[in-house]
Amino acid sequence: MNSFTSENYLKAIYKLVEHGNDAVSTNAIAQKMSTKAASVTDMLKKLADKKLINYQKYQGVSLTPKGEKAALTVIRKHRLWEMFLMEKLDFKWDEVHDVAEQLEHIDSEKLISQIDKFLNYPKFDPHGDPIPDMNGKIQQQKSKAISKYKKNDIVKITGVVDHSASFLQYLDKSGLALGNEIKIKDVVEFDRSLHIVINKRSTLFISNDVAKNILAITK
Amino acid sequence: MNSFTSENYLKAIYKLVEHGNDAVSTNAIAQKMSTKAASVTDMLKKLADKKLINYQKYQGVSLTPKGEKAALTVIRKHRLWEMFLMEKLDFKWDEVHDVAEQLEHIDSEKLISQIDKFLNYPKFDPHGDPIPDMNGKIQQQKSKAISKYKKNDIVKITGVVDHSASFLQYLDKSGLALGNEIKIKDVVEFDRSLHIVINKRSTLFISNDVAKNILAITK
DNA sequence: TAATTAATTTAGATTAGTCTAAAAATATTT
DNA sequence: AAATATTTTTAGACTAATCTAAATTAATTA
Ligand SMILES: [Mn+2]
Ligand SMILES: [Mn+2]
Ligand SMILES: [Mn+2]
Ligand SMILES: [Mn+2]
Repeated sequence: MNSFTSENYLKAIYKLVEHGNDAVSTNAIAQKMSTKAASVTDMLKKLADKKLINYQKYQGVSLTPKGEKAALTVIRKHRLWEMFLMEKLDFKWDEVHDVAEQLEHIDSEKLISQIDKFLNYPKFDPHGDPIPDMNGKIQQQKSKAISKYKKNDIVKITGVVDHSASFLQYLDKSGLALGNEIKIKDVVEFDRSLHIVINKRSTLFISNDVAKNILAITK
Repeated sequence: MNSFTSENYLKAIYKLVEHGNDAVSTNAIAQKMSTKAASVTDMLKKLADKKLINYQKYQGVSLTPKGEKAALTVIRKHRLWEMFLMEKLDFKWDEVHDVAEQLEHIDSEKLISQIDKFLNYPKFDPHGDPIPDMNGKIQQQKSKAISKYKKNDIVKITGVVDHSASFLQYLDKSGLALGNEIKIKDVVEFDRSLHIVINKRSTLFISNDVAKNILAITK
C-alpha cells in the first residue's frame, strides 16, 4: 500500500493537473503541500520508482494511470467521508474537511463501499465537488462562477471554489447554501460586484472576489 | 498529540496492566506489539520523557494518570468504531477489529462524541468489552468464563476472551452470540468439555478451550 | 555464593520523510 | 548569445521508529 504521505502527494498532483497545468512543477507541489522543493524532489523519485508518476529531472510530473487511480481513490474517500460527517453526524460544511483529511487514508474497501451505500451513493460532496465512483469515474457539473453570469440571469448554486472555513462561514452567515436559487439583480460596472436575490427573498451584495468563488448553473 | 505508534504502545501497556501484571516487562510489550525488545526500550524512554509512563531501567513500566487517560481514549475510540461498523455498516463481529485499529487513531473530539451520540451511547462493544466514557470511566460486567459454571446453571453470554476472527467465526457457525441464554446441560469430568443448550433450542458440545473463552453472567 | 541463564539495555545501522545550503540546469533579459 | 535570474536537484544532516548484535544487569540454579 501507499503511505499516508505518498497518498497526499498523489492527490496534490492530481489537483494541480486538474486545474490546467499539463506537467506539474516541483515548486507548485511544494507550495500545495506546504513543504520544500528539495523534499518534493526526493518524493518524486520514490513515486516514479513505484510507477505512480511520469518524472524526468527538470521536466515536471504527471500521473500514470496507476497513480491517477490511486489519487481518485483518495479523493473518493475524502468526499464520501465529508458527506458522511455532514449527513449523519451533523457536522457543518466548514468543519468536515480537516477530519476527512485524516479519514481519507483509512484502508478498507468494505468500509468505503458501505459508507457509500449508507449515504445512498451520493454524486456530489457538501462543497459540490463530484465523488468519483468505485472505478474512478467522475460526473462533472457544467457550472461556472456566478461572476460570469449577466444581469437578470437566474441560477442555482452548485458548489464553491474556495474551501476555506472562513469563506464557508461567510456564506452561511449570508444565507448562501448549495441548491439556493440566485437572481443577478445588478452588476456594478466599476468593480464587478453583484446585487443578488436569494431564493426570491433576501437580497445581498457580494464582491467580485466572493462571486468568483461561488459556482452555479442556469436554472 | 501522541503519534500513532505511541498510542499503540500505551494501549498495549494498559491491557497488560489490566490483565494482572503490576509492572509490565519489556518482553511482554515486545510480544504484544510484535516487535523487538530493543525497539521497546527505545520507545519506553520516549514515553517516559513525555510523562506518559513510569519507567526505570530493568524495573518494568506502568502508566501515569496522563498515560492511562490517553490509553483509555484510544480504547474508547476503538470500541465505539467497532460498534459503529457493526450497527450501521453491517460488518460482522469478526470483521470490525482490523478497521478499528486504524480508525482509533483519528484525532477529532467532535467526531467521536458524535459517533457516540449516533449509536445512542453504547456501554459495551460487539465483543462485550466495556466502552470507556468521555472521562475514561468504565462500567465493568461481573461475568466469568462459562467453563467456571456448574451443571444446570443457566447463564447469558456477555462477551468473549479471544477476539480472533477464527474464534468468532466458529461461534457464529455454532449459533453462539452475545445475549444468548446458555444452559450447562452436562460437564464431562475427564476434559471439562461441556454439553450446552442454546436459547432452550439447539444443543452443542464445546471443548474446555472454547468454554474458557466465552464470558457469561448468571441469568 | 558462584556459575549459568534470561531479560534488558546500548551501540550502531537502516528507512521514510523532512530540512538548509550549495550546485546544476533551465528560463528570461539584455 | 551572454549575463542574470529562477527553478530544480544534490549533498549532508536530522527525527521517529525500527532492526541485529553485543554488552550489561538481574534472576535462577547449582
Ligand atoms: Mn475537503
Ligand atoms: Mn469537499
Ligand atoms: Mn478490537
Ligand atoms: Mn471489541
